Amino acid sequence: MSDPVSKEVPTQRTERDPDLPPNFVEDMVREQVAQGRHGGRVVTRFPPEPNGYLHIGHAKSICLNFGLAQKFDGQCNLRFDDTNPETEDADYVHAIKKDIQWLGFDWGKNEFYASDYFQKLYELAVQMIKDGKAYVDSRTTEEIRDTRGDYYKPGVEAPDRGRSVEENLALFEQMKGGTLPDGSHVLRAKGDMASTDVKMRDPVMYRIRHAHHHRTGDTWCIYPLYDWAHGQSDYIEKVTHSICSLEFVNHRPLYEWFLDQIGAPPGDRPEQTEFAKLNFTYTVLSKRRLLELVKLKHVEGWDDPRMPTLSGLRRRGVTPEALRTLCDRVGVSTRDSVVDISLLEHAIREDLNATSPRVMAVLRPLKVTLQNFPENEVIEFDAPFDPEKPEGPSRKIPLSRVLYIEQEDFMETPPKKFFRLAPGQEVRLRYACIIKCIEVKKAADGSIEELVCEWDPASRGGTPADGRKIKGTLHWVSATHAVDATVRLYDRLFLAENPLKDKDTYLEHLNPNSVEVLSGCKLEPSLAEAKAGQRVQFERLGYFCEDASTTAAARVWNRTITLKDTWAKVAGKE
RNA sequence: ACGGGAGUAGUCGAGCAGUCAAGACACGCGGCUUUGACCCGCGAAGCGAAGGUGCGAGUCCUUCCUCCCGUACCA
Repeated sequence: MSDPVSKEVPTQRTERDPDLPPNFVEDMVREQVAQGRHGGRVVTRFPPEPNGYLHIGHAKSICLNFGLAQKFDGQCNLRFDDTNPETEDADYVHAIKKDIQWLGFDWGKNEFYASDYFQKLYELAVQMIKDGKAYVDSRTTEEIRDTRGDYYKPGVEAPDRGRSVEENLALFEQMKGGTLPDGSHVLRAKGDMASTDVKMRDPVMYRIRHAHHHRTGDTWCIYPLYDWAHGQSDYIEKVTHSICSLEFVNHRPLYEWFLDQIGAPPGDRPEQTEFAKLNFTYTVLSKRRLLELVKLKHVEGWDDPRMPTLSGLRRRGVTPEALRTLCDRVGVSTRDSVVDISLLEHAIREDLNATSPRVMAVLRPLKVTLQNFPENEVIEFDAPFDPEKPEGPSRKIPLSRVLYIEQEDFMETPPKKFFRLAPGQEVRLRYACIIKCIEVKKAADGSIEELVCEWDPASRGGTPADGRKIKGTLHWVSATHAVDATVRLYDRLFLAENPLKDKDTYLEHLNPNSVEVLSGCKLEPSLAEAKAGQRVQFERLGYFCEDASTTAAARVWNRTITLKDTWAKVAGKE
C-alpha cells in the first residue's frame, strides 16, 4: 500500500493517522507494543478456508491484518485453514492468493497451511491423551449431541470418558490407522459437561473422514476441528494477535483453554480479538450464499461483475485502491453493522474520477445528420483525456456529416430545465461545435429515426463566436469513425435492502434487471486500441472497464458504476 | 428461561466526566461548470429508556428495553 509518510518518517509509523478514524484493535496493539508485550513483536494472520472465493467482507480483514503488520513493522501470515477436505480445493487456494495480491498485499514467504501442522497437531493431541485431558468417544453423532444438554440444562458425561490412557492411545492410533469407518469415533477434550458455556462441554478435537485432501492426499483420515486446529496453528506460527470476527467471541474461552492445556506460556501466546465484519445493504456476503448463486446459475460465476467477490469487483472495474480506502473509512468496531452501499459506491467513484481518462461513447445511438455540413469532409478536434488538464495528453476526435447522440438526449416535447436537444433548440457537441435541431424524421410506427440538424461553423471547439450561452453539452460519436461494441450495464444484484431478512426466500429479491446487455454501441475511435482491463469514463455516462472476454472483432465493456445523476433525480420527481 | 456480545443522526463512526457531541456517506438548498460529473458553500438530523452518584455524565453505578451470537464429527 502506498504510505509515503511511513517511508519518509519511519519512526512515526506507529502513530495514529490523523486522516483516518482510529480503531480499537490498532490502539490495543499500539499500547501492547509500547509495553513490550510479545517482545514488541506483531504477528497477525489472515486465515481463509479454501472453500470459496474471497469477497469484499474479507477485504476488511485483509486490510486490518496486513495493515497492522505494516504499521508495526510486523508480519502477516497467509494461512489456509484447510482442515475440512470435503469442501476445500486447490483451485480456491489459487484464486484467494490472486485476490489478496490484487488488493495490494504481500505475505512474502509466510504462506502456510493448517495442514502443514497435521503431524504436530496430532502429537499435541497424543500428549493431551497422555495427560488424561482427552478421550475417544465411540458413540454416534446423535448420541453425543443428545447428551450435550442445552442452554438451560447441563450435559451428561460420556460413558467412554473414563477410558484408560492406554485404551485411548490405542483407539486414537486406530482412528488414525484407517481401519475405522467415518463417524465411528471422535477424540474429545475433557472439558466440563456442566459448564454454562456449551462450547466447553467436552469439545470434539478430531473426527474420522476418509477423504482426499488437496495437499496431504490420503495421508490422513482423521482431521482436526476448528477450535483445536486454529488456536494451536496460531501458537505454532507464534502469532501474537489472532483477529477474527464477532461470531467467534463465543470461542475465545475455548481458544484460551486449549492453549492452557498444551502448556502455552501465558505471557507468550496468541491473543484473540474480535471485530465486526463488513456487511452492505443490498448485498449478500456469505460464502454459502454466494456458492448458491453460482451453482444455481443466477450469476455466471464467482467472478461475475455483479458478485461482491474480489474477483467480481475486479472484473467489474473496481480498483483495489477504492476498496482499501473504503476499509479505512468504515473503521473497526465491535458493533454489528451494515454499511450503506453508497459508501462503497462513493469510494469507487472517487478513485475512478481521479484516475480514469475521459472518452466518449454512445450507448443507445440516435442518428443525427448535419444538413449544412459538407459531404465527405472530416474535421478533427483535439480533446484532452483529462479535461482538468487541457494541456495534458489528448486525442483527435473526428466530426463528419453523420453522427450519433444518445437517444435520451433528445425529446420532442421537453419538460422544463431539459438542457438537451429538442426541436428548434441548440446544444453543444462536446469539444466540437453547436448544433440546432431543425427536423425530426420518424419511422412508420412513429418512432424517431433521425434528427436533422444545422451546425454553427463559427462555434468550432464548442465556443460560439457571439458568446451566446449554451447550457447543454452532449457526448457524441461520428458515425463513420465509430467503433462498435457491446456494453453491459450492471445494477445491484438484489432489490431488497436486506436480502437475507428471510433467509429462505432471499432469492426472490434478486434483481431481474441486474444486467442489461447493449449491442451496437458506438465508441469513439481512440478506443479501438484499448486493452482488456482498461478503465475509462464515458463522459456523462459512467465509468467503464473493458471486459476480459473482449477481442478486436467483438469489443465488450462493463459498466463499473454510473456517474451521479442529478437530472435523473429531478426528472424522476415529476 | 441460560451464557456471551452490542446499543451515539438514515448508514458507518470518533468521543474514555468539563468548549455549541468530530468526520465520512446519504439527504436537502445554493454556487461553479464545454461531463446535470467533479469541485465549493450552506442546512436538517443523534447519545435505547428510567433512575442514581458528581459542581459537572454518551462517558461512572443500578434497573429495564431492544438487537446479535451460542446446543455442527463446518470454519
